[in-house]
Amino acid sequence: MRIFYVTTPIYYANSLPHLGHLYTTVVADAIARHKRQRGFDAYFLTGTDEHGINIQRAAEKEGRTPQEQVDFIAGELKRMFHDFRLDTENGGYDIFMRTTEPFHYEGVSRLWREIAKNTTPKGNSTIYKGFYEGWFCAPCAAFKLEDEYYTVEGSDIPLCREHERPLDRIAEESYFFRLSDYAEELVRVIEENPERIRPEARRNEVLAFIRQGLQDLSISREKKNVSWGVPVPDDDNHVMYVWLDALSNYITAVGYGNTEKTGFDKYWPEVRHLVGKDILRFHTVYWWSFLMAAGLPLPRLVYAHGMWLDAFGKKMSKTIGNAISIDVLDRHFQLDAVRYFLLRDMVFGQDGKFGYENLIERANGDLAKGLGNLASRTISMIEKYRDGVIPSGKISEPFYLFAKRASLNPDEQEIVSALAHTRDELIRRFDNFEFSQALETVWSLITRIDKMISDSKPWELIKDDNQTETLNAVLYRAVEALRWLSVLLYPVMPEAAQAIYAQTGAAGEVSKINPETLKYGELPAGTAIGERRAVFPLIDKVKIMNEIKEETATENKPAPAPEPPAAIEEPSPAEEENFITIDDFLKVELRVGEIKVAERIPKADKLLRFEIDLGEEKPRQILAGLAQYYEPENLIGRKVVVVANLKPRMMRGYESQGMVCAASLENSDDTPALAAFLEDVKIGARLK
RNA sequence: GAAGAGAUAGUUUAAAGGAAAAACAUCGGUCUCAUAAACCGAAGUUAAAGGUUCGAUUCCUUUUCUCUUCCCCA
Repeated sequence: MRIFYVTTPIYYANSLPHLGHLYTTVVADAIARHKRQRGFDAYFLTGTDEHGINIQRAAEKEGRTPQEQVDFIAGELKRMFHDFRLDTENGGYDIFMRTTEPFHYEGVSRLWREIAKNTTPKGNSTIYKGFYEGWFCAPCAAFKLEDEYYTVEGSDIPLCREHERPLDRIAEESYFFRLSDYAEELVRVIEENPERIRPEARRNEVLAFIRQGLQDLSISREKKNVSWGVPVPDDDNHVMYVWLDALSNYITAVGYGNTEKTGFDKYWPEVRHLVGKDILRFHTVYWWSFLMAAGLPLPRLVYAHGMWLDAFGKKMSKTIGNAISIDVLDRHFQLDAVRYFLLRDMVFGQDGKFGYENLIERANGDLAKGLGNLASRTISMIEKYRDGVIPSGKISEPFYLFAKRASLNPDEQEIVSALAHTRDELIRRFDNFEFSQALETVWSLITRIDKMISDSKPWELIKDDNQTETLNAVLYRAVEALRWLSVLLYPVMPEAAQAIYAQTGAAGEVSKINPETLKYGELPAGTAIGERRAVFPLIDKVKIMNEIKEETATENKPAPAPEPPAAIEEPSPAEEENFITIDDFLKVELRVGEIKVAERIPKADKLLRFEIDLGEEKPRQILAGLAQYYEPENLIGRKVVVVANLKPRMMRGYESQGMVCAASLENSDDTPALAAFLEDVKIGARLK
């Protein structure tokens, strides 16, 4: 039996369901349904990632325990998935994975032990205990290198570039994963299996990132600081880094390292991870290294999809209020229309634009006026012209000429191969994750059938006894095409497909019909068609848009500030502590230096390059953003205050080995002034 | 400022060293089985400039613009 395993990311249990969750899950759902329809033993995983400092904080803020917090979010997601018929009950996911479940603890502990037991490709220990000192971004759940944060003037606490939120200073014992030993191996594996990371542009980004060199990864936190996590095996003082914990869900869910679940050997080698482009790095660099370290097979595919932007191509955000609301989608639109839009309008792998208007236009243009109307006119004609019974599609030779006269090809081979071609294309595109193109192909078939009807004009054929067989053939071909269409489209629009399938009079469930084995003519003549009803009612765009506007207006106005239980807000860093101790101050080594060399840096309008004598062996090179305020020549010989123990940093290709102190106001328009002394001071003197 | 990606019709997308395509939108027409549907027809596109070539929209160079990442008081 053919095996297939598809995963969405497990969603972090600190925010309420949003379009991103819905999107990835719908895609995975469509893939899973398609594979199952084709007889694959397909396993579909989604769920929640429930550990880490963020959960702890979110829980505290809401006055809940962490467990209550994750139960709440997992419950909300499940409810949303149920509303959108993505849950097990409705033929969707097979498991809603939760990382707080005991079997996951078992599995991930086993993974840790397996990794620890092995050595890296370079023969070193994979995991070692060290001391971590650095900045950690809780929302990212990631340690930040110095190029990943910045500091605003007047503050010591750097902000995460991504979240623009204060980072946490972490200084504690930590276990490290020797990621640095895996860079060459990763590059080799990716180059040998380029098809395993898609799309190509994203794969190149990953390769570039690896080639920059990898740093060892801290994979634990001290329990006294972060308690909400999986304990590190044999060390009760530590819990695992949330990404190690989270990523491993994909294997523990199918029974790795535990006996509660099963299927690891069967499913794991066939896994395809769908991820947002923002977390591709974790799912390739980190995850693959962990897997290699544990001696496990790598995923068959990690596919990074794009993000939904608003109708104007801007990022959606709650604060701007341009986010698409799941509730609005649920209340105002057919689920199948939403699914169709999500799969049709975003080219998988690129960013897409989502506006309610776009959705309505798609639903009306493609679904109501396209597929829906074709179904309606076909069924209606069979009712009217043939008393609701499907006629034979065969034209006997004496009537060939009449068929031709009615612009209908008497030979049905043409339509048979059109159907087969559409089916083959759909399968090929689906297997290749090209949903948008898959649907385009199907719609060109719809157009073709519509045209066949318009060209042969059944309403005229009915008036001519010599055209009985021609009319029969038109009706048969149309209804048979409809049956095929419903089978092909089932994964994208399960309910509508079943409805159309039933209207053609075909027996059974469309979900069980394998498109690969569809045969033209399987719908027997003499079958009574089902009851006709509109599958995709036309949407009154103006009316719906007005309703949506009114609702969102009333929703936003009276209760503007807090969205009830959601959203983590950071405690404002300012009010926490305004004082530092003398020890804190003495960490900063301020020294007097004399400027020996001062010059501009070509093509940098703000930067000056200094060489400053601090009484050390040789002068230091220090860069400062003073070019707009000082002429370099005037500065030579001046004594300045230098932060001497600042970590060196590259700027514009030069290393800056310290910082020159200058007075400046918050507003950077004001001219800064270099700190100086009235008395004579010795070079190298420390300020304290 | 650096690196990478990109720029195709009003819009969203496709294809390609040898006549650039589809859908939606627009305009004109036909028709009535159907959800004021459908069908036919029209108009409209390779960002700009150079170069290689028999031929370039495709390859190369430059420019402009967009996006991403990084960066200019450490």
